[in-house]
Amino acid sequence: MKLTSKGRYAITAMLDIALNQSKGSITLAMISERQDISLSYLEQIFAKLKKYDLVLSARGPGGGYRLSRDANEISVNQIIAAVNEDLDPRKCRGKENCKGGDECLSHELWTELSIMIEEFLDNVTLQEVINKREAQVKEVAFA
Amino acid sequence: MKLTSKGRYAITAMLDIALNQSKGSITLAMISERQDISLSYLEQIFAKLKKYDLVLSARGPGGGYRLSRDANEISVNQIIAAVNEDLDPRKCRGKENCKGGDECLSHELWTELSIMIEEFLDNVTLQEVINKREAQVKEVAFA
DNA sequence: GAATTCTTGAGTTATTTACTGGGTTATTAT
DNA sequence: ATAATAACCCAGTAAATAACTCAAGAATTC
Repeated sequence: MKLTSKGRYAITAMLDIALNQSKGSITLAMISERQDISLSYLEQIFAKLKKYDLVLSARGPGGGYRLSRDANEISVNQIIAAVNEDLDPRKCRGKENCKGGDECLSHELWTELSIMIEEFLDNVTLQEVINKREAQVKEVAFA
Repeated sequence: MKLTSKGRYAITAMLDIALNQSKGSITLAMISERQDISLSYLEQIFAKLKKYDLVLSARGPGGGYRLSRDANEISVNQIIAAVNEDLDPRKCRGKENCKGGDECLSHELWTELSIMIEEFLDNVTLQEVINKREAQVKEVAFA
């Protein structure tokens, strides 16, 4: 489990599409300008998002990206997992001091925590993030 | 919100202390050996953990570190916040394209998600991580 | 066939991570 | 006192990664 600004960019970009795709396909150029993320970096990120079937792409004029499914069917964890994609789960990567005994215990515990976080983020969809914010805006409006 | 291997090291080290402090103070040398983290890096990390009152220290022979309070009073989020400590919450850092309109919306949404994650991690204590793993071991034993 | 847009990949820079090694100060035990 | 232990401190550096740049190509639309 890892959460860096790369993941933040990916989620921000996906939220941007979710909010704007009623107008049609969203180009990376649009996202780049709206979210102030370099176009080439977005290209790298979207290569992975596509690989993991989180977005659909169309080339040419009128083309761009769309969410592959509804915003409440895409979890935050899926996005993070896609852009990280480093298959680091070498829990105890053969270090000599990691022979399954007490020394290894905290490694296991980290894995435990990592799973807890992933489970949590698996249950947070793009739509929920959007809804939560709308709810707050209403609260303020009626306060 | 950020979650990198630095935070993982910090949490692993804190879990190591939680599991072993019944035997007395834990030296960084012990943690370094058990968890395979360089001593000097641990020093940097523990300087911050101490600054945020998550650990107590004692010098000299028999000295070392202890948790400043019970393991169920220390949340994972507190540890991560301590070692990151970069006060990055400049939500919309004066970029010209971020003037509170639609362009800024996804930034706000990211902040929303960030808060959700932090709330979650604030409710996960070291003790809970330890307990969860013990519960699993029992499950396997009785299966 | 010209413009648009994704796609691909190699290469560069900046930042952060993680470590190394030098020391000092406080504490304990002999 | 002296020596050993361990936290503390700090400057530097190597390695990794993040973030970006540049450049060319391939699919699509008009």
